[in-house]
Amino acid sequence: MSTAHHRKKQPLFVRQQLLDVAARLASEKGMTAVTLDAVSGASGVSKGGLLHHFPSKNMLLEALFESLLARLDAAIEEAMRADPMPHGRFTRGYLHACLALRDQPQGTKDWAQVTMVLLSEPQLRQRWRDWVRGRSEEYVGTDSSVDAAIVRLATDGIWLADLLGSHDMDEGARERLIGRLIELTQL
Amino acid sequence: MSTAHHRKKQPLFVRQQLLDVAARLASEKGMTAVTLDAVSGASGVSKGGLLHHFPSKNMLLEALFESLLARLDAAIEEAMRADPMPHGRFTRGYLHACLALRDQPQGTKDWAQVTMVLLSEPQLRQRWRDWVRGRSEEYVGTDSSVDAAIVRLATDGIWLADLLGSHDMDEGARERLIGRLIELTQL
DNA sequence: CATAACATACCAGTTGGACGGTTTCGTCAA
DNA sequence: TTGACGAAACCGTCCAACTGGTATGTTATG
Repeated sequence: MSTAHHRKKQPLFVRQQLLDVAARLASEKGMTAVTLDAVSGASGVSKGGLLHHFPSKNMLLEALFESLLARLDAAIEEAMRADPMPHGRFTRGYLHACLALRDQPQGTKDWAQVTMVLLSEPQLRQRWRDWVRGRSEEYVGTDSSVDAAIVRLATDGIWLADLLGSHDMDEGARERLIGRLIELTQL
Repeated sequence: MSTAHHRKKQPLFVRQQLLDVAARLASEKGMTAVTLDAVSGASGVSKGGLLHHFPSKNMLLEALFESLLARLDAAIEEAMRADPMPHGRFTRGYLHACLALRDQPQGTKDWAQVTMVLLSEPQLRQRWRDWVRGRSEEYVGTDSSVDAAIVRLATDGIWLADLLGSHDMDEGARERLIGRLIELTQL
């Protein structure tokens, strides 16, 4: 009835925007703030439109998590392409990808927080386990050393500390730490 | 009217039970499942009773988080008492406390998951930062080395991996890792 | 008997989601 | 080139269940 229908249709754009808004809400106000009304309202899309793209709230969350995993995969793959040494390559890719996602200027700091929030949902945790398992099987030939496991563990620790703002350390110490971690992947 | 009022009054027990139920709900079904109705229902206490102990939902969550921090503090302090060497004592205490909380048989595996869920709420994240800051100031004399920071970071990584079930490694590798971490705190 | 420890009843707002409508778009026959 | 047509991309409304919270009880306990 109103002019609302008359705007151009851009399904992919709208879909992405819905995911972005959901991510922003999750990182800024926590899981309890991610409601269908809030998401649809903040993105200028009706709830009907939202439920057209994502048939249920769970589907929305899963899609959001999936997009984050895809972004992580892409970042890892990019880092791995620039790495000539096969041994420990995936672990270095994982490390660099996590660090890069933090250092991106435009609010991709949200990325970590959204991941955190989503990981707190038990249903999505299984998806994460599957991802890790799949990766560790995929790179069992080059990245199954104890040291590599330690580096990946430490990467998670850095990721967690970054997002919580705890364990603040100066850049010098950070540089030395990262250098040491990379060294460990090469042993 | 019913016999509900006739049962014995045991405020501390009821209060603790409410916290336990909230923790269980959070770890099993995520933050969105922690509602006043769900908590009061699952603990056999009326919603009025719940709101008598915790005047608001936020107060309940804060109290829950506070109790977790208290438990962590206690575990650290206990570990530190058994440690004769001052240098790096807090960091070792932190490491041992996190490991001990994991190895406790009765569902204290929940502990990590609840912490995770609570940490995903932005309001409580600040409380965590304060805790870390307070601790790092308190032990600036004995635990401010770069290596100590690294160990605490790695501890967080282990904690995260344990709770997510990712990065699974055998006991041998784990033992070696922990040994190395302890060694680092002593340098 | 005063107060803390509960319970019961109720409320206004919000929740996820079902539903039926309207508009645009790709496509394919004429 | 057109234009009909089905599907996809939206919109707006309604609803039952649930949400956090209030107000007012009732009972046990010091």
